[in-house]
Amino acid sequence: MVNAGKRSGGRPRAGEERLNREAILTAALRIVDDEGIDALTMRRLAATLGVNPMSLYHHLPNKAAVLTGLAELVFADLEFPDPGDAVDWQEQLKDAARAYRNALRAHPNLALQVLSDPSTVSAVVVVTVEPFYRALDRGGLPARQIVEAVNTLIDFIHGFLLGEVAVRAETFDLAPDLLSRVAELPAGKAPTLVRVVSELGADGFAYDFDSGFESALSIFTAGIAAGTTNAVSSTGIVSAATSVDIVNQNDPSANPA
Amino acid sequence: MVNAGKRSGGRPRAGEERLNREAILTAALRIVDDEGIDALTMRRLAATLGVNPMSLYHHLPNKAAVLTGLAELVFADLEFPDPGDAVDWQEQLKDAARAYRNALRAHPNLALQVLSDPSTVSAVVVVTVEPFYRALDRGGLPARQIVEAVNTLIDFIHGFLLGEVAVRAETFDLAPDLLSRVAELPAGKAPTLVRVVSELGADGFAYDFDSGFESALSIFTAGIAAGTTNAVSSTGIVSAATSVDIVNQNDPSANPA
DNA sequence: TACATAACCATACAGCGTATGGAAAGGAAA
DNA sequence: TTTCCTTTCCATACGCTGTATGGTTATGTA
Repeated sequence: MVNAGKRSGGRPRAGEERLNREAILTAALRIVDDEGIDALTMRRLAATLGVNPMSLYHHLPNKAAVLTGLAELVFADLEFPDPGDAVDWQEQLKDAARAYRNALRAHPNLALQVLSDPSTVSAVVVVTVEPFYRALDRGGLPARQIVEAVNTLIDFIHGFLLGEVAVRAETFDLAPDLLSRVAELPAGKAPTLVRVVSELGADGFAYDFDSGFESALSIFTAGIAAGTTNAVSSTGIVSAATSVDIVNQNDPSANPA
Repeated sequence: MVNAGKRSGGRPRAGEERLNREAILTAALRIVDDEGIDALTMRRLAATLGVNPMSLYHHLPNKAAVLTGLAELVFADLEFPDPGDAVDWQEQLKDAARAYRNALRAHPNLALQVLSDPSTVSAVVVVTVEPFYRALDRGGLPARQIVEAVNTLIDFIHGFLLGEVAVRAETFDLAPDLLSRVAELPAGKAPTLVRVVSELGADGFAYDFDSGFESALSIFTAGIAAGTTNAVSSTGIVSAATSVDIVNQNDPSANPA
């Protein structure tokens, strides 16, 4: 009766171990990607691995460790293509921002988890910001301004993604929602907002994440360049030369889901 | 035996109703403020109201409604002081940003909830952005650029707050965590980051939320002003005059908890 | 006076994370 | 070879969650 083909307990034979940290995290990532973060429960995870829920706790101390482990897994071997010195430092900065945004979008169901846990964020940021630093260093900014500019840009990307992934996850239609809310506003409460919206029309106001992101990047590079001008106060040319490309973002061409 | 002082069921007498939506939300807000969002459970909420858990469901359809109700409650009658035309439009924009940040910080335990629910965010944003629009309108920006700039600034504030409230809530010490992570980086993996950090030293790198926020605002105003210059291409003075104040942020003076 | 409705309570269910403890195989030491 | 600790798994169980269901009683309206 005992050991009849299928064992029910005890240590597995050498080489027959069914679990390890990586296998668990891989399975967890699959669940999160496929069905969302709420679908990830210890019981569900164990079931997909064909294992008792409590077995997981021999490889990871608790569920929180699974979640931070997932963030590590996703960002561990993230590589940014170095655009080199071929392009403008401002374009290099924009590329870093685009790459960071895309990295966070690769697993949208995990994004909120990553963004709301400070320990996870700092881990992700550290392995990720070098391209930002390199671009700004090339731009000639002093150390303190580099840090401030990078923090600002990273924070913006986090906030942007917060909206982007949340909206996508719930297939929430932002533009009509905003428009109807604006329409319901008490008269005279927000005259400028109302006027701007009516000036643009519903179509003009419709939100496109890609072009919104690009507009933001232009504001950043212009702002950072302007700061450089005044701080260094000797290379005024930089600002003047680089704030040109800020106008090129008026046509919304890309379209996300 | 029946109705002996304390009744155990049935509809209460007129004027003796113990619950209504507002009372529930007020109690819920108190719990969230005092003990954090995780402490808010339907049972706990009912207990503080001296009521059976199921009674809550006569006033709010489910727990999610309690949470979005809380966000409404907090932002419903939020008023921004209008700085009027006394100050610079850039200073006016900064004031709007500071006020928005403070409004979200007033209930830090609620911030993550607010920021991660798109429906809640759009409700909050609509009743909140008028000062931003007004400032940029005074700055002479065309409608489309106003929308883009406001979106960018709001997204930044959201991302900034995500870090700020998370770090505060967990009394997580960000600076040493980042420093140790940088120290543990494989040699040569992030040379610029390492160099910048060592140039600033641990003290210089230490993160202060207030001065970080102000630095960011300066980058924004400079970037927006630069954009205006090129777009309007007739009032170049604006950009030149206003990018002066970007250097004034080098002394960290404010100190948060 | 009848009746639908509203406001409360009691019970119960499925699901959650995980503490506790037991069984069996592996590896090291005797 | 025997002993014994350690590792990896399983079974059970506890306290917690949100909420479905349905009962009881007072209210407002017809």
